[in-house]
Amino acid sequence: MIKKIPAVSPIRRGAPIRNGLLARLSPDDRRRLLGDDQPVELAFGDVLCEPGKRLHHVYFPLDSIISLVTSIDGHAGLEVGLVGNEGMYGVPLALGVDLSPLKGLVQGSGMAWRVDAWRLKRELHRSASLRNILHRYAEVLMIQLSMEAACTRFHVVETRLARWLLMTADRAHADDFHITHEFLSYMLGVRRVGVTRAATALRRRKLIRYHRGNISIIDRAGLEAASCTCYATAKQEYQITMNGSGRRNGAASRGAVRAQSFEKRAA
Amino acid sequence: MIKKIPAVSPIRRGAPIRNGLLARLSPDDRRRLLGDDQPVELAFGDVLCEPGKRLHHVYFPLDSIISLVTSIDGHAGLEVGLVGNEGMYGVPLALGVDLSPLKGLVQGSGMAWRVDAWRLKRELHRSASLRNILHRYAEVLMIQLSMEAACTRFHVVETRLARWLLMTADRAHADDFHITHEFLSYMLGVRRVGVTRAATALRRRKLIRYHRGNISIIDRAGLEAASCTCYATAKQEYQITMNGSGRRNGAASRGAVRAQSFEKRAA
DNA sequence: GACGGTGTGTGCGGCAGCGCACCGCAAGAC
DNA sequence: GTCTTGCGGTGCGCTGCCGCACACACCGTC
Repeated sequence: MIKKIPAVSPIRRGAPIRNGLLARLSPDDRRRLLGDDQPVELAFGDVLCEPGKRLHHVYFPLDSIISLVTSIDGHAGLEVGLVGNEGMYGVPLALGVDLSPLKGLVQGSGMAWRVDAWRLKRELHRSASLRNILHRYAEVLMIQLSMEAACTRFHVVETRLARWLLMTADRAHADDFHITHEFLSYMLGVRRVGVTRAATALRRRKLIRYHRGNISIIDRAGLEAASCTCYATAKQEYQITMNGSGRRNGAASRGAVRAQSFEKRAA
Repeated sequence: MIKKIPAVSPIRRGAPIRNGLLARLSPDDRRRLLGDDQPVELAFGDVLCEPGKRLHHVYFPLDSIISLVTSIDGHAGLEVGLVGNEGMYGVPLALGVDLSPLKGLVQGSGMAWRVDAWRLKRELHRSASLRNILHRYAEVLMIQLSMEAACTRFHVVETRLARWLLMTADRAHADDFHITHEFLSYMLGVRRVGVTRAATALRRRKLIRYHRGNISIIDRAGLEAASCTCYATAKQEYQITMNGSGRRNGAASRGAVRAQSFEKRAA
């Protein structure tokens, strides 16, 4: 039903991994935005920004993964967004706000392009097409947040876990990665035991395998069937929102063309 | 601990109700955006946009209230955002996307300024200060969405109901309004019986009174104490985000000054 | 090759919310 | 007045997750 998005499909070794937003920019915009910088390395557990603190950079992941985590009262956290090479971290800066309401937690080590806040600001002011791309992504993130609220409310842990694994595999560009039940419980906002229960069920159904933090997806199609519809919905909404409705808006159509060529290159 | 925000405080009869975003605009921006239009009337139950459909207008409520509702699978809906005269409906258009992922449901009858999509687009392109205001509000909404996700996950119905009543009273500019348990259950994403239980508890604590859909807040301070911290947090985040950090950004500081004068006028 | 830390599995009582069902009462329609 | 419809209140058994506690298995280290 939902078309695969090559850009975020698993295991494409050998292919250069590109960032979906940067790839949509014009060469000129991209050059001005990135300058002479090189991608930086992000390590698991790094905190890019604490909630309420000032954002000094935005990040465009390549093979790294960044979780957006909200915290509340004394409760443990809850992941409300996941950013890989399809997006960016630091959306508030793209909206002219330099404080981050969410914790930015590196959940998968890897590389990312990093851009200074002042340079982003300068380029946003200069380029309407840059604004168009980044603001569309802000909308994608809003969709993700509202979906997350409903999913967290209505769906049981097992289906949410399945979705989380799929989303992470997509962004890690691999079907196996390292993550403990403990950490997962933090992301899903449940007890560690709850994760163990759900993971055991998925393992018994021969959809995944794991051993002391090393998780492998062994039946991707089965896992997709076991996950909630939110997985497919999120992918679809990304496509629709980033590519535009295709009518009435020349810039959006051009964006779509660029996006297709990016996805083809990545595949 | 949290300063009161006069603009959204209850019952200010006789004072002209203004929209917080429009009030922050320069007179020139405001004139160009609104043209010669007059506010339109929104009636309870009106659907401004179905999810996935095209947005043709944005709305700046005066005394009307608009709920942002997400739906998922076969489940009933879940309110993920609430818009009164502090904000606007149609944020996607301000981000260059003309499809709405959420249902816009009029939850409180009243007036609102309405602006055509094309006119908004034209003015956004022209005015950086207009962009600044609307994009800051987009960030406010993102904060609200992520908070909503965590609140829905961790807080019990009774405290969520208390928060909902307070937020609605603020936006209705009155301490009593009409809303049935049935409708509330739809907003909170629980059974109607769950609302009845919670409402009964609040009534027994002498915080509210109700009768066949007419709800009155009779002990506002008590209700605030009974609500989750999300109520205070949401107010605070609005202030911080709309007024800017106050440093490093001239436009934001000017915004803050305008905002104060708006709040004083409204009070 | 004993040890300690980390990651995983299980058991138990408790509770919030669910689905279902039924009842009573108020307000408006005729 | 009678009838219908809408709104609110209660009961019951069930489930998914909670907090707490304990057991075990693997792995690197000394």
